[in-house]
Amino acid sequence: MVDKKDIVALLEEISSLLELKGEDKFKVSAYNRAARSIQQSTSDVVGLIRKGEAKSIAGVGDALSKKLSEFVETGKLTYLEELRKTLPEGLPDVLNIPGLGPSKVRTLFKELDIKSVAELEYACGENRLVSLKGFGQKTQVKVIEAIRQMKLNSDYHLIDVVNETALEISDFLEKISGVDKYEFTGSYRRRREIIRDIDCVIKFKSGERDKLFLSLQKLKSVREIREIKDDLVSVVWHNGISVEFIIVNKAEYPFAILHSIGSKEFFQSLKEYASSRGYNLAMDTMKKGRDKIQFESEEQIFGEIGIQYVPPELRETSEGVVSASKGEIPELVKLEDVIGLFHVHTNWSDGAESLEDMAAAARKLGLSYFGLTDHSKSAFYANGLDEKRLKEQWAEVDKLNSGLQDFTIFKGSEVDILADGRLDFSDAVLKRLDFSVGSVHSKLNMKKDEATKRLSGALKNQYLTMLGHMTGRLLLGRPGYEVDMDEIIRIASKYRKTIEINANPHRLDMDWRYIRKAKEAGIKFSINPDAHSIAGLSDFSYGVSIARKGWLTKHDLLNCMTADEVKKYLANAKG
DNA sequence: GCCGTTTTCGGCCCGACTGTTTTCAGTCG
Repeated sequence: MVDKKDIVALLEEISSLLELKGEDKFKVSAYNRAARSIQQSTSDVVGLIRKGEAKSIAGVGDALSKKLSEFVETGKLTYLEELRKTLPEGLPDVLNIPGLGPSKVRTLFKELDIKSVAELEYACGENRLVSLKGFGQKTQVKVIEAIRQMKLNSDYHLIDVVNETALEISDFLEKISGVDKYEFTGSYRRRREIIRDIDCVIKFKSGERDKLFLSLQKLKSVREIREIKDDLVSVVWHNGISVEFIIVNKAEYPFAILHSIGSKEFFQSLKEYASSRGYNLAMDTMKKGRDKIQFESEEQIFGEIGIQYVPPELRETSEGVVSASKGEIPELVKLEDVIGLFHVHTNWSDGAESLEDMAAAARKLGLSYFGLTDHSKSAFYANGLDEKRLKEQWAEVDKLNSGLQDFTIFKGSEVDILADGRLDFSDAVLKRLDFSVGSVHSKLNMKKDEATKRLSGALKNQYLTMLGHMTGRLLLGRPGYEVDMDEIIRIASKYRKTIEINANPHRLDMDWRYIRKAKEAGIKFSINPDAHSIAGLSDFSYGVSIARKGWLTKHDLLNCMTADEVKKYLANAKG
């Protein structure tokens, strides 16, 4: 049975194959556009295709409509199968290497007969790339490094993919016999952004241990069984993610969870603390003197040794133990504390849905308000709003707000921070907005002090509310994106600015050290999924994880204020 | 291959950057 994801993958594959063949680039992007449009669509795409109404989907015309209906009916597409035959199987993978686009990959294939990443690596080893026209020493070095990185990361998965897999695993565990209780642990439980494998501790039903082992090995979604030991079934899930089931009895259960949630460093540190209080903590038991102590839950273990409970997100290092021993861990923000968002795009700029639909969807999610932040005019590629359209949008906001009983839309803008630190809208316009999120869209590819000047310039504008996109890109200090975060935090604090934590699961390399620094400087935050579609709205859960890692409480977040409190806060921030 | 208040053909985002060249092609966002 074909689903939406299969359709998106199908279109993406066709697009990259056509690109490799050197087809018309507009044809290539037509496939890509259709893929994006289907991915973002909230309607029943498969149903529409079945009913012959595929053309109602933006970006789908006569040709694609026919192809999609063949795919949905038969599960395959002759056109794609023919297309695949015209190119070597491994060639599209080569396209994933940064710096190698369709043209270079074609040259590699034609001149050096390179048909896969492995062959490319071999050719680099023989120094053969440098002789090609358009290639040189630097290109070859970059390719070698990219392949090295690729190999390194191939075992890691983004948290949103892992989330889906964990849901699938839960489905199975609910059904198979022998499972009494289970919990996910490891880096997934700690909410890391990238995860190597999923750990799951299962407590077996008394007398059904062997049955459980057998059931786990027979799961349909298991691609490969890696290892079976006394207390472990290690498998590879159908999508390539490694899953370790740790199988324990009632007495071991709380210890197995405690042991496998935290990093090694964390557990070691906790063990030492327990020892200082006269306990001997091991991975499956705890003793005081000669007596084993029994627990129902891992929380009770923290209680017994007299230390504050450490939330999983803070179990990366020994710091969690040090702070807990002093009782210094605050009540971290929870998902249900978030009642509003401040970064929402609609089809006024580059979002997929109308303002009305986004508001309705947010309301359905239980939110009380959101801040509307379509792009400003400089973001021409994203259909950014100029002053005239912005004012037209306000009329729509006013109309919707007066019709909505329990939901508020705040007028805002994702306003571009220009190269010299000025903002894309004049003060007179910004003043009339409820709030604004300042963002850098062109590459921040300037010297560190220039980039810092650019951002701090924007922060000094009294009508700017929030510094946007402050994870993944700017907090990171990646080459080309370096800023002096200490200086930014100083200025932001002085001018009472809010910092946005951009909560998209595909934005990697979040750095929560600076979040803590900024918190200590008294800065308020907002966690926002930068939603361009209804589906994107619910991604704020990732922001909650990052906020928790940064030790934020609901008092640090604008998103936890009521709409009335937000109104007051924003009015004050401007003055 | 899609699309249309520039409408059935001729556009479709384009500027910055990089590494290669020796004035520019290819890639990226």
